[in-house]
Amino acid sequence: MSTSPPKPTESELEILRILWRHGPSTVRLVHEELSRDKDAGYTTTLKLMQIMAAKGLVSRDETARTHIYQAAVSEADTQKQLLNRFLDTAFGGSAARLVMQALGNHDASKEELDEIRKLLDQMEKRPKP
Amino acid sequence: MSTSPPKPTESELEILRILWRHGPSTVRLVHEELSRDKDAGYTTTLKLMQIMAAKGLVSRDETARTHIYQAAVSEADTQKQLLNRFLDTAFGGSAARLVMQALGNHDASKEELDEIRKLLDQMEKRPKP
DNA sequence: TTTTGATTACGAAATATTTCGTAGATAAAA
DNA sequence: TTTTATCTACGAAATATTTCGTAATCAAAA
Repeated sequence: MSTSPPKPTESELEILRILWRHGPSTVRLVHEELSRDKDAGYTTTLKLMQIMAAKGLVSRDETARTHIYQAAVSEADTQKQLLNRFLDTAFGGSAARLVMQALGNHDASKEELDEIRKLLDQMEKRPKP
Repeated sequence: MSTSPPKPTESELEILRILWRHGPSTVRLVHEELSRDKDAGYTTTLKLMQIMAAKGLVSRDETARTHIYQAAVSEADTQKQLLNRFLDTAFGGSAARLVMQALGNHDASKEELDEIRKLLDQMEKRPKP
């Protein structure tokens, strides 16, 4: 296969998150979602999405005049890639320390905690495939 | 107090990690540590550290000709700040999902897993104030 | 003393990222 | 048909980040 798309920048990631949540979308929709938090012009969003298309982070259907964009990278893969990098630069590679920091700083529901326990159990039973 | 130092960039974070690990250090030492992974010139490291001093990320002792730099932000606080941001942009704020992704991708020792279990138990007993 | 080596200061180039204005095309409304 | 609104393309400005060369200074070595 050809080279995989590069790491998304922070702005690009915001757009990816919207595409993951909404599925194939127009620039207009993405821009309106984005506008909830940020305030930038429409053409700024457009340009970013065009750049993302050039990088291979998104694909687009140009059949109709109004193009439809969709994520070309999976949420899980991207999160994995970003997490690995973040883990190295911010936590020196220690997943346990990151996990503890994350759990310590945020309230998690009982359900979430149980889910995590279940995962811990599974990991001990069948360590990494 | 005055405004707190801004979020460190990725390069700055690499330097902070060295300072956290080694304590007060010269530019020379930091640069040599940095050179294990990267290859950039000495003055590049120097300039970065000067910028960090201007931003308040590090402080320095200028008594001697060779200045001694030390981190002016704590490891825990910085990790917390970066994690919160990362959590929002990459995981939409779901700590549980991040934790699961982190645990899923990395081998953790039994000791680490037990530590995390202990933490989960504590969290349920006395939920975050 | 003179030379050599290491250091800081600093400006500026190189690169990466984000933002926006303008032009041209198409479709919808009047 | 004419006007108005919406869209894409694209260049370029604005900003942020990283890199480096050069000059000045000081201290140690010769």
